Amino acid sequence: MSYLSEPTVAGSPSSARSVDFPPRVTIIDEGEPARAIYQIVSGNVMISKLLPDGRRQIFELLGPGGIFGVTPNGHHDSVAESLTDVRLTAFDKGPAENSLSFNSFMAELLKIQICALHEHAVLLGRKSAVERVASYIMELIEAPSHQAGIGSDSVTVRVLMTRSEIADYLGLTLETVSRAFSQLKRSDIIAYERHDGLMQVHIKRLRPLTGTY
Amino acid sequence: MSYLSEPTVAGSPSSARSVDFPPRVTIIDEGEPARAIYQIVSGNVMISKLLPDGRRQIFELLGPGGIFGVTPNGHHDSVAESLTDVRLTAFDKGPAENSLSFNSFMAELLKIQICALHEHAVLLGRKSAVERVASYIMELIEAPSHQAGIGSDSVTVRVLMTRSEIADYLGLTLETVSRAFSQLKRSDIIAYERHDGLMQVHIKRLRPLTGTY
DNA sequence: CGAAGAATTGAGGTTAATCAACGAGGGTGG
DNA sequence: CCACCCTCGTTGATTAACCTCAATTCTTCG
Repeated sequence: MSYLSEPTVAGSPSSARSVDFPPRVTIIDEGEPARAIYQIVSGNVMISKLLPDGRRQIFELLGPGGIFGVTPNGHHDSVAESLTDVRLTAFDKGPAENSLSFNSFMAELLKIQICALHEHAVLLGRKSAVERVASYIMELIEAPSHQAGIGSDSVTVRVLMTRSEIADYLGLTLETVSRAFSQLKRSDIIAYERHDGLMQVHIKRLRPLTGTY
Repeated sequence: MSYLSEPTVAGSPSSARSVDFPPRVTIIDEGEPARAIYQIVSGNVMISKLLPDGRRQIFELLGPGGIFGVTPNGHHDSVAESLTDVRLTAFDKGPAENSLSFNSFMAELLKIQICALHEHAVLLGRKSAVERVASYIMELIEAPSHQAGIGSDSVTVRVLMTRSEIADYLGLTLETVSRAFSQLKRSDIIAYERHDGLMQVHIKRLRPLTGTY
């Protein structure tokens, strides 16, 4: 869902431009004055926050269509980092937030994000380590960018994040994440060889372990 | 911030009505078809989700101005319960979501909620039990409904939730919450006598314990 | 007064964190 | 080309935090 390609929406803002970033760079830093709102065209972005003592929590993984840089006041409340090569559409803040149609378009996307944040709060507050990792893998599979092989028993996904990043997303330590992966691997629920991120997943066996079903 | 009392917004929907609820009743159940969007006029509402085995996570505490019942698809993804006597403005879904000005108004509120959900994710994923309880108490103090005594060292707040509800909000058990309260009380950071919810808080001593500063 | 719900506190168990060692790539520079 | 280093991942041993189970007290309400 893209604002610019939405033909039914009137009054497209003139101040939209395309921006590219390489993998693993900071796109937005916490505390920065908010100049623009970004929508992802391609690639993946992580949104996180840091505590003063260095603890980090990643709370959103965004793919194509996702928006970030949205803030109620004038300053960004979180960090945005690219995970892959990323292409973004940047909407200048001033024009965008004065456009009723843009705000309306944005409300639609914010609803989806809130829904995901709700689900993630349940994971962080109430799920065990294995349930969290199982939920994470299911999330990768169900991502819109991964339409292949839905319905089949076994699927291949690419894990783009390091153990440490996954840990910061799931509210665990990297060792606990690694142990959960190993445990799922020993149980023949997932399979992988090299550290290239490619992983086979037996969906029907994995889903019951997420705690959600 | 209320939509109806916002004089600059054009085209107010005809289908807004006022609804009242007593304390501790279910306003919206998970899975229900979404018929309306609600904005709180007065009182407090908790938003939560249940896992199939009964685990519960409360992820939002809403006061006057807060909205809920917003969903990207046609069904509610979470439970809304009143904490106090509540007065709501209900906006029928059909007219509301076809109104650009209403959606634009809603985007503003959703931004604020997303910000709160981000903060809560950090709490759930990365904070210790005492830090969570300290953060919870600070949240009560900083709520818009509690403008009294900002700046002074000591403030009185009313804790409306039971230990069990606080636990489900903070991702802990009720015993751990109780122990954290006792610990803060022994350290002369908070003070209370009866179980009526009234509590004195020494803000300057409490704030450093939240982990955020 | 008795009963029911809420809060507190203690003892003991479990999970995940911490501390630590090691191995497997990948890149850099000699 | 190979040696080295650095990051990442895995695994083991131990510790600490929080959960579970249980008993007791406090509070409210019929």
